[in-house]
Amino acid sequence: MPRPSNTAQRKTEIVHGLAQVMAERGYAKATIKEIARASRLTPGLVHYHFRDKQQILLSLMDGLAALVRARLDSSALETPDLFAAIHALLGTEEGVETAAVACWVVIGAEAVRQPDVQELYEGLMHEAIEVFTKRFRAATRSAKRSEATAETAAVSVVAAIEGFFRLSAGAPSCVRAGSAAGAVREIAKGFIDAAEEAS
Amino acid sequence: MPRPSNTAQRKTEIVHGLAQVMAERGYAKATIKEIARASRLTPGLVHYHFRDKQQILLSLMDGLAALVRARLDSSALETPDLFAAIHALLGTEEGVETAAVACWVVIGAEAVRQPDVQELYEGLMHEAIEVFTKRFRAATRSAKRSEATAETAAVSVVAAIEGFFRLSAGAPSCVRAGSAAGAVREIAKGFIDAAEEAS
Amino acid sequence: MPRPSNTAQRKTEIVHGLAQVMAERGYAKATIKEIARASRLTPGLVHYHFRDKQQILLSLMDGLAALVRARLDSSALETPDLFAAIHALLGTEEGVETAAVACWVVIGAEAVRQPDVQELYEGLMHEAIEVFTKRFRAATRSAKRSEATAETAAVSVVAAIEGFFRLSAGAPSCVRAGSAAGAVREIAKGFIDAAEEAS
Amino acid sequence: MPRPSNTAQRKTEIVHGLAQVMAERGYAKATIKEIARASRLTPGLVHYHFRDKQQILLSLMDGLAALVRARLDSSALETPDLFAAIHALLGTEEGVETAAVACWVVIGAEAVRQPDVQELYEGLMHEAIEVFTKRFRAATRSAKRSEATAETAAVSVVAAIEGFFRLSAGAPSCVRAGSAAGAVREIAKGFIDAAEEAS
DNA sequence: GATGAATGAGACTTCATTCAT
DNA sequence: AATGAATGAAGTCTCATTCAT
Repeated sequence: MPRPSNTAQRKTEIVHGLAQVMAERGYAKATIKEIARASRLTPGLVHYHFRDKQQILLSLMDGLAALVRARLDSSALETPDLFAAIHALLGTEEGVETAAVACWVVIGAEAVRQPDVQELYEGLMHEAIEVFTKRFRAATRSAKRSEATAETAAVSVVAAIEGFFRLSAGAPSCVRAGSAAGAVREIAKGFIDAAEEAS
Repeated sequence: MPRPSNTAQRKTEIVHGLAQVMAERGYAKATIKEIARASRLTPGLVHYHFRDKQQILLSLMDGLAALVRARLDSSALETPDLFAAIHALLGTEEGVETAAVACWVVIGAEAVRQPDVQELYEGLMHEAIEVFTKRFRAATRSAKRSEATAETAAVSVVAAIEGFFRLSAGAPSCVRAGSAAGAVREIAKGFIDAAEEAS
Repeated sequence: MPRPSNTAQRKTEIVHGLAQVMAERGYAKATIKEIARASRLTPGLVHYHFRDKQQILLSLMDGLAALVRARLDSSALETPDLFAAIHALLGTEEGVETAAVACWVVIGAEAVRQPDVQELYEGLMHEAIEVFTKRFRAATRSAKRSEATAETAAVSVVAAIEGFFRLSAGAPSCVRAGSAAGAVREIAKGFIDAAEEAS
Repeated sequence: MPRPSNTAQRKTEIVHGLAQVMAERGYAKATIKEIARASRLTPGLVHYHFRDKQQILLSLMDGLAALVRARLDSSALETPDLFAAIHALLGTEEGVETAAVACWVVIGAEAVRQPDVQELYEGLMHEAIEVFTKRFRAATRSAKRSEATAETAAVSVVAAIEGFFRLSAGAPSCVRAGSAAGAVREIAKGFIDAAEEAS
């Protein structure tokens, strides 16, 4: 009688471990040994469950994407939810937000050089832009104003969110805690108001 | 009679080489050998001029900071200049913008884990925010409107710029070439208009 | 009431699996996992039936030796039967000959470094030589010619057969398909004719 | 002033080291560490001079091929020279022949699974066959006999040589030292005599 | 008998850094 | 200043073997 498979559980633990380590050391320095330590497993087991290191990263991105999608689906223009989605990754202990954001920033840099990562990153950004575009369209349409700038507005909002992630992770003293959500909302409002005038 | 020192020239070449390689391989994969090849020098010479690899990165950031500062000083609210500053680094060949932006995105990820890099990154962001804050103050004051949101606006604009860099580098298909500058300007306008109403 | 043991069957399957994998990957790269996959079993079960990997190889050689012996016993000077014996191992599908020969060539290389393998290899070669020596003796004696060169002839024939295996596996374009048997027969004839003159 | 390059020397040493180790452990067990020890270098240096382990093997084969070619060029039908060529690899100490032959047998097994190795192996065999074919043609023509079987004879001789290598390495007790050359010569003679009758 | 997760040793390879020249 | 060989630590990955179920 075989032992019941715990592969799914193990994979989750490993992915979780990568996220943790990557947040403070970057991808290159997130060694298999460290990932194993963080997930309380052995290096050999990490490779038993994942062909190579990149597969762990891609799996991590899959998980993040799923979370983000879930948030985007249920949210309206409430942009902070996008933050929340990313933040939700590693649980709810203290300091988790910081870690998740750092992790995401590192992923963004990996997208620059790993085609597979770029593909996932790009896909997720497209989804986000699409959702926001619809929101902007709805908002302006219901006010009988031009929908022409909806996509620009959406891209801008997504860019601003990404930018706040970067600042939070790399220049934390530049962003007062909790101020980012409000700022992004201001930006969104600005686009709607501008459309109003353009009608 | 000793030959005239060419240290300054060599350092520039090496820094340039790092930027080039880093743009397509990331920092960890930018090996000394590759940097040497890119700068048409030899590995030994790289370490003759720089104690270690991190010093090259810090030197690169110094150079970038100087360029950005020069642009910020001479620019008004014309946000695209910030782009230009970054882009100016590696020369003027075709495709340089892409490389410079990728390089900067990678640096942002290094800031997450290298305190020295973070310090420089943070300092530069602070400077940028300060300059933009002054611009916003001037703009709203001259229109006799509230200056209260100037800093939020400045941070938001900087975040948006950083975000567009990220998207350009990691999800290029999300940003139409040349559209970022206009979008950031829209955001800036939105903040000024909002302040107007708040006066 | 215990289920009937299927150990013998399983062992055969595993040995068969090793032969298959070894033919295309060599012994070192024939991992337990691959052997298990090839024999449609699981890695754990492989070690249940065999103490370690080498035991599978030795078992494979035992099987080959038995087959070769069977052929040698029933054959006269018809040298191609030696081929047939080796080839018979893995069944009769298309391409099997190639696989069996490759497998045998790989075993020959293992004999270089594994004393146990060498012992079996050597024993089998001795048997073959002995059989051929008897055949040569019989052939020359019945023609009232010198039997002095019988052993040299036997060794030569065995060497030629082994050599054709090597060429078939490592330089297939050097040997027209099916031509080896005839060539070896020529060699055998040559020795008998030479003995004739020496009588 | 750079130190004078000793790359060629080092490469030779490393190749030599591989041959030595491979002769007694096989290719898979010829670890970089062992190769380094055998060539009195460090593992790092081995990879400084060769991209990977396979390159060392290919380089070894190049060297062997060159030696074999040199012998073939200067030899007539005197087949023992082919032996000599292979044997010449590692110098002239006691026991060298055994090592060189073992090394060659191992290479033959690698040819089964490494396409690059197979290509070189096959090429060398073709060359040898071609040379022997010419020799057989010359021998039969000068005796006004049929040249029709020249290629078959050549392939047979090459196969026999390869086979004797295999036996020497894997079943040494089957071949009296020094007897192989004479046996191969007998085989060659047999083909010439057979051609005679066929004229 | 059977499963497949788990381990740990060890392989190949990379690379910053040093150093003789 | 300059070269490129050399080192050694460290990283990724493989795999025979063990073991709980």
